[in-house]
Amino acid sequence: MARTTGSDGGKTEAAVREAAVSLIARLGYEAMSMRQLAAEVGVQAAALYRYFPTKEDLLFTLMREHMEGLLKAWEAARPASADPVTRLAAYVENHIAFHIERRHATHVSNMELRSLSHERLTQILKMRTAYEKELRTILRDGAEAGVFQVDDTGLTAMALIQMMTGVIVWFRPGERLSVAEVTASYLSMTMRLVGATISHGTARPFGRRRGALIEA
Amino acid sequence: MARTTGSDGGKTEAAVREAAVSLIARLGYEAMSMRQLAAEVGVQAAALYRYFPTKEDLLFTLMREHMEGLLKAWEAARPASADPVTRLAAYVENHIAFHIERRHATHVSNMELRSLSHERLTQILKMRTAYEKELRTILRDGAEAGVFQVDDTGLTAMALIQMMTGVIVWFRPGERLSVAEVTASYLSMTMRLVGATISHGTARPFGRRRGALIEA
DNA sequence: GAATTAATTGAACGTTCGTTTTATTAATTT
DNA sequence: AAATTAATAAAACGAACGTTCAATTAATTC
Repeated sequence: MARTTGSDGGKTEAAVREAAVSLIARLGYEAMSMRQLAAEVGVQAAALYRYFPTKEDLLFTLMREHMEGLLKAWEAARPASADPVTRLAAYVENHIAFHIERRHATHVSNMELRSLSHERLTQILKMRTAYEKELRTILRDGAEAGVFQVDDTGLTAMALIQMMTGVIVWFRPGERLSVAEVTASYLSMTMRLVGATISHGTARPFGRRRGALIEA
Repeated sequence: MARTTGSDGGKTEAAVREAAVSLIARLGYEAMSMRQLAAEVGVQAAALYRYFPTKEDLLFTLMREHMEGLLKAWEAARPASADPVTRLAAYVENHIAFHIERRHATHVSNMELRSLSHERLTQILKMRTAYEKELRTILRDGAEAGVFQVDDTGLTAMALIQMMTGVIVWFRPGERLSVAEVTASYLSMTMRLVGATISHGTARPFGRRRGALIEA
């Protein structure tokens, strides 16, 4: 046989991407065979090579577009305000929302880096570093303004990002907690972690609304 | 050829374990071939099968012993005190120290779970859950005693563990920060995150020693 | 020192892998 | 309706995979 009735390159390519993200997230890149992927799409393995020249090209494309999406999402969500607390809140909310929405793709982008060539790895890491730098800048600005208490900006940024991204490991939509509840919890944990104070002069620390503590 | 002079089963098995942890951490379980592992040990691939009946048996052994080591380490480090702050501090310090010391093995145990059979996966997850439950208990006790401010015990435990374990991703011994500095930072971040107060009646929140804030 | 056990090699097995090539048919253009 | 282009199938390629087996030698036991 050959070309099938109703076949459409655009649709097939989209189906390949979708199936690949899901399969790689579940089995791992090395463990997923091109034949398995093709079967999931409903096509023969050879057909995949019309859209991606090699298996690694497929992986790289998925990762690059994921990272580009993350940077684009943050650009769109980044607030105009200069207030570090507002900016940090926006960063956390965007990060949680984006990663919950794209659990599988995040898994792929975080776990399969070692399957990329050196050059492509560098390219992905550059995007990741740019994204992390946004958080470091917020933390530094907040520390300099005195609204955050942070020992080490770089360390804190890494700790926060790993804490937030970790949500994809245990969170399943539709279970005990809603996305809004999870986001609210991570937001208040973040604010407490960085020792944030509400910046409108009330000097009230986050997450202590039910406590009654006086600083010595 | 056959048996080589000076060959010793005990030493070879230890060398296989060590090389396997390092290779799997670097390349991934699926990507590491038995021939590659054998070459690293300085032996032919067939020799590996004297010590581990299959590749998956090797992986499982490494993971099980890693998890057993983690549980043992915590049992040894667990303080007698009932004070939640003391217990949480001990948990954090033990977790950071253990994971920095065994970066490669942790990588393997966290990333290669999907290569285990269902039964063995369950076995590993059971150990992991037991370890995490220790943290949840500390958080719950602290929340009930009023020394921690925690929205959701389970969520907070997961967030903390992911934050702490994430240290292995970016931390390299001998670079900018010492192990002691990193541990101290994670400890203070943790205490702020859970809204801990020093438990000897001074009611002073952690990490705010330089601030001057009054709770409304 | 002979017999036994421990440790390893080298070769091979069948399977699966990513990928290429060629042929074939559907859809589109002329 | 003929010509061209797009999309696929079917078959095959060599290489690498995990694993097994028989042979061989070192170390140990008797």
